[in-house]
Amino acid sequence: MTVGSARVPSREELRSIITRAVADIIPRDEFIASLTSGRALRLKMGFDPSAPDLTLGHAVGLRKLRQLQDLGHTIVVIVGDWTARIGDPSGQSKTRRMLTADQVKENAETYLRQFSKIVDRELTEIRWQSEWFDEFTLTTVVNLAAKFTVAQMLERGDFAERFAAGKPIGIHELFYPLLQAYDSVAVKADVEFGGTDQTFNLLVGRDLQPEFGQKPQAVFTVPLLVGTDGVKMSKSQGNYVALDEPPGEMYGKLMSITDPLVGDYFELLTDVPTEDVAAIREAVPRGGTGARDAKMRLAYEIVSQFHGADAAAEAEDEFRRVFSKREAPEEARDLPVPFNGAASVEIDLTDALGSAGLVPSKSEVRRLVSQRAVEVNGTPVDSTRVTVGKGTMIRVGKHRFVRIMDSGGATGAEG
RNA sequence: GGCGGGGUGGCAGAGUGGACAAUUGCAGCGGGCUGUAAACUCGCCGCCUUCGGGCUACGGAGGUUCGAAUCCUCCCCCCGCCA
Repeated sequence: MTVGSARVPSREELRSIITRAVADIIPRDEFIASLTSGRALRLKMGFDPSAPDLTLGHAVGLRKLRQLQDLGHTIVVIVGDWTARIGDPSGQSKTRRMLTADQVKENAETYLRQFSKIVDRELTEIRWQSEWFDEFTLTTVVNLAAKFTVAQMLERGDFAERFAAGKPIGIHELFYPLLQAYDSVAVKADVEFGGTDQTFNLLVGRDLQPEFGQKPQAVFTVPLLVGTDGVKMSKSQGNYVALDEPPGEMYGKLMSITDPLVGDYFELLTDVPTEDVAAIREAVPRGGTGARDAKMRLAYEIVSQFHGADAAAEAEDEFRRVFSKREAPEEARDLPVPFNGAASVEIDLTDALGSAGLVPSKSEVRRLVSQRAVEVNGTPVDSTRVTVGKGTMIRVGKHRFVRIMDSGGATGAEG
C-alpha cells in the first residue's frame, strides 16, 4: 500500500515514542534507526475478534500506533479471523473454546468501529488472515510447523506452566503463535505491536520472517493496563472500561479506580506531560482531595478523548451532583406508567423496576426494599406498592435513578 | 486399548440418603466510614409469592426409597497414568 516516506520525529517526539507507554522494544537500536530513516514503516498489530468490547487496555497500544501513524507510517491491522477461532492461549490457564466463523465476522466489525475511535481507519491497511490462510493446504501447514520445535513452544511461560501442572494443551493452541507469526510474513511487517503478554508470539514472528527471506520485524510491547480494581483486567471481572461506554459511565468508572493505578493510567492513556504525571504520582498516595482531584483530571482527560471536551465537562458536573453532593441527576431515565388521566397512581415496584431494567428480578426488588435502599422522592419506602405522580423520582441504591413519566393509557409496567 | 480420578449455584470449592436453596472463599448487591479509592465493618446474595409458602436446581435419562446432590443402571463430557 505505502512505500512512501514518513516524517522523522523530533528529539522530543522520539523520546515520547520510545519511553512513554512502552514495555520493551526489541531490538531497540534497530527500531530507532528505522524510525529516523525517513522510510514509512509497516506497523503490524493483530487482534482477535473474539471479544466484542475494546477497552482502555487496547487503547494503550492503539494510541502508540496513532502516534506513529501521525508521522506517516502505515498501520497494518490484521483481523485474526483464523486465530480467533483457536483462541489465544496467552495468559490462559486453560484451553479456550473455539468460535464460529460467523461470530468472528460480527465481532470484527464491532472491533474496527471502536478501533477507529483512536486510529485513523482511512489510513490503515486492514487485512484478514483468511486472505492467506484460506489458501493453506496441509502441506503448507506442515511445512510451517516444521520450522519450530516443541521445546521452542514450551519456552513460553503459560505453556510451560500448564505442561508442568499436567493441564491440557491443545495441539491447535501450539498453532496460534505460528499463525500469528506467519501474518508478519504475509504483510511484510517491519514492527509488530502488542501487550507484554504477546511478547512470545511477537518474537515467533521475528524468528519466522528470515525463513521466508524477510528482514525480521522489531517487536514493540506496551504495558498491560491493570483493571480498575487493581487486579488483572478481564471481562469476567467486569473491571474494565470499554471504549464504547457513554461519557457518564466512563467518567464514573475512572473515578473509582484504585489509587495506585492513577499514575499508570495517566501515563498510558493521556498526553498529560510526564512532569505532571510525576507530580501526580507523588500526590496521590498522600490521599484526600488531592487524590480525588487527580482522578477527576484523569477522568476528564480520558472522557474528552473519546467523547469530546463538552461531554467530559458535563460528566464532571453530573458526577459532582450525584456523587459528591448525592443529589438526583440532571437527567434520569424515564419510567413510563399509565396514569389514565389521574394525578397520581399506585404502582408495584417489583414490576416497575424490573421492566425498567434497573433491577434484575422481583426478588431483588423485594430485597432492596427491605434493606431500605429504594427511595421515592427522597424517602425510603417500606412497601413495594407506592403511590407516584408524574415526575416522581425513584432512586435505587446510591446512584440508580428513574423518573416516572405518564405513558397515557393502559400500556406500561403496571397491570 | 487398559487402569484410575472427576462433572455442585457467576467462579473456586465443601457436602456422600433426611435438619440442603446446599458450609466456605472470591465476585456481586445494599448500608456505614470516605475521596463513588483502598482498608475496615454490618446485612443481603436461585426464582415466584396474597409472606403461609410454592417452584426449579447439584452433567443427562431412568430406577431404588416415605425421602437422593448423596445409592443403583445406562448415557454424555473432562482429566491423569500406562500402552
